Amino acid sequence: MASHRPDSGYRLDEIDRRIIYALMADARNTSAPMIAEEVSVSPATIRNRIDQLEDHGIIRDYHTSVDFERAEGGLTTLFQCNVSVENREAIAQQVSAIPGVINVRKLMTGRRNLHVVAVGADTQSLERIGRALSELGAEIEDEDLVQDEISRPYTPYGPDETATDPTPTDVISLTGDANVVEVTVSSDSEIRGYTLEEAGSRGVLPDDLLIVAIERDGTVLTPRGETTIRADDVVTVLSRDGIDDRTLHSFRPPAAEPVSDSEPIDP
Amino acid sequence: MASHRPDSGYRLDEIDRRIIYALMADARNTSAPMIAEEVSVSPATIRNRIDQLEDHGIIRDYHTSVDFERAEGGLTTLFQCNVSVENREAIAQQVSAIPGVINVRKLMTGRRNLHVVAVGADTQSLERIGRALSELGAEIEDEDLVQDEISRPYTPYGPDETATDPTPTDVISLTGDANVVEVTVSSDSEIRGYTLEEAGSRGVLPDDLLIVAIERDGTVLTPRGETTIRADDVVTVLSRDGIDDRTLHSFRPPAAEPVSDSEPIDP
DNA sequence: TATGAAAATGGCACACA
DNA sequence: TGTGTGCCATTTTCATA
Repeated sequence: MASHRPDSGYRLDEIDRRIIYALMADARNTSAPMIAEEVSVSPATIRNRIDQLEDHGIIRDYHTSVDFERAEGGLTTLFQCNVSVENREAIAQQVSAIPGVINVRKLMTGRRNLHVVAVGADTQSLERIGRALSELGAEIEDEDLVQDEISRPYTPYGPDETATDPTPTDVISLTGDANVVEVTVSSDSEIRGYTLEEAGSRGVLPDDLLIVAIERDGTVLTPRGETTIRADDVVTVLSRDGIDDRTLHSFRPPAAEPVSDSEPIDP
Repeated sequence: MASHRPDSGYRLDEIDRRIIYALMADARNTSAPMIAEEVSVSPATIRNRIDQLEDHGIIRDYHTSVDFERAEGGLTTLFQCNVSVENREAIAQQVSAIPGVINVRKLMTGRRNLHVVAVGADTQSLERIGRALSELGAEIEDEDLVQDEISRPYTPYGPDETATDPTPTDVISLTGDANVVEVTVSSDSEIRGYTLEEAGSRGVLPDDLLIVAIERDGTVLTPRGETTIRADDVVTVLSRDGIDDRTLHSFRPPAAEPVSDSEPIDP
C-alpha cells in the first residue's frame, strides 16, 4: 500500500517547519535567503527543501487573498452543500471549475460536506453559480455572505520564542463596529520611531484609527501630533470601522521574521 | 462616509484584473515580468500596480496551502461557531491568535457565523483549541475534519479565451476512491511530447494514474509504453486514489499562463 | 516608462556522512 | 546515495530619474 504512496509518512525536521511557517505567513515576499538566515543554513538548502516539500505535496500551492468587495463591490459568498460521499472528489473538482468559485473545502461529514466560496459581481451571478452547483449534484443547504477572512501560519512551526506580543492586550467593543484595543508596540514594528503626524501622513497608520492614549514607563501620555511612538509603548487605539487583522499591521513585527533577532548558531 | 474610506470604490482595469488572476493562481512563482508579458506592459508597471493593490487592501496577503496530514499526520479541523455579532471582529481577531488556528472566516449570519480552521497534531491538541475557542466566547456548534481544500483564481479576471479545456470532460466514479476521467491534453501541458514510459519514470505522471485509452483524430489508440502523448489527445485516465486537482496537473497548461498566446493589445 | 545596481533564483559540481 | 554547500549565469527586484 505504501508503495505507490511514498509521501504518506514524510517526516519534517526543524528546517522544514520553519520554511512552512515563513511561507504560510507570506508566500510572496519571503525569499530563500531570508529564511536561510533565520535557521542558519545556506540559501541553496532552503531552495532545495522547498522544492522537496512541493514535490511531496506537503506544500500544495501559493495563493493570494483578495478583497473583492473593495475591488469592485463583489459579493463573497459561502455555499454549504450536501454531496454524495462516493462522488465527492469528482464533484468537488467540477465545482472548482465553475467560473466565480475560488475555494472548495471537502469535509468528512454526512451533511454540509462541501463548502464552496464563490465571488459574484451581483446577485444574478451568484444565482448562476447556485444553479451550476445544483446541476453538478451539490445540494445547497445554506448560503451566507463572507464578511472577512483571516489566515495565519501554523504557530507550532514558528520560532520557539512564544511571543504573543502582537495580540491586542485587551479589546473593548463599542457601538457598531467601533472598538478600542490596547496594543504593545513591537520593537521592530513599522510604526516605531514615527511621530503620530508622520505615521498618519505616510499611511503607516490607517485613517480610521485614532490613538487615544500612550502608556510609557508606567505613565500615560496624551498623544499629540509630534509625539513619537516607541517600542514597548502600550498604545490605546480607537477604531471606527472595527479592528481587523490588517488594521494593526503597523504595530506588529514584520510577518516572516521573529520578534527578536535569532542568535546564529554557527556563523 | 466615503470620505475616510477612500478605497471603497476602487476601480480595477484590465491590467489589475489580470494581475489578481495571476497572483491568485500562483502567488510565489509568478514574477512581475511574466505578468507583464501577458498584458503587454512593462514589468515596472506591473510592480507598481501590485504595490497599489496591496496598499489599497485589494490584495490582502499571500499564503501557502499546506497538507498537514501528509506532513506529520496532522488533523485539519473546521470548527463552526456562534459568536455574538457585536464582538465578532474582536473575537475573530483573538481566535486567529490561538496556536494551531490557520484560518478564520467571518460570516454574515446569525448562527455558525465564525468558521475556524485549526490544525492539531492529535486529538488532544484539538481539544485544547476547542477549549480556547469556548473561553473566548465562541460557542462551538460543529466540528468536522477537513479532507481537502482547493483554491482557484477568480475566473472572470482571467484571460478572455474562455478555455474550459483543463476540466475533465467526463467523470465516472467507481468503487472506493477510484474513478475514471477523460481529459483533453492541453497544447502546452507538461506531459505533451513524452511517451507514457518517460512520463512515468520522470514523475510527470503520478504513480496511481493509469492511462487506459487515447482518442486521437477520431480513433482510439491502445496506450503502450512507447506511445507519445500529443496535444488535443483525449486521454482516459483511471485513478486508484481519486482524482484530485493536483493529480491532473501534468495535463494542464502551466498555471499562470493563458492557454494560447495572448494577442498583444498595444505593442 | 527606462535604466543600472543589488538581490534572488536555478543549475551544477563538489564535499561530506 | 542523499544532503548540504559554493559558485555561476540569468532573472528579478528596487530605487534612481
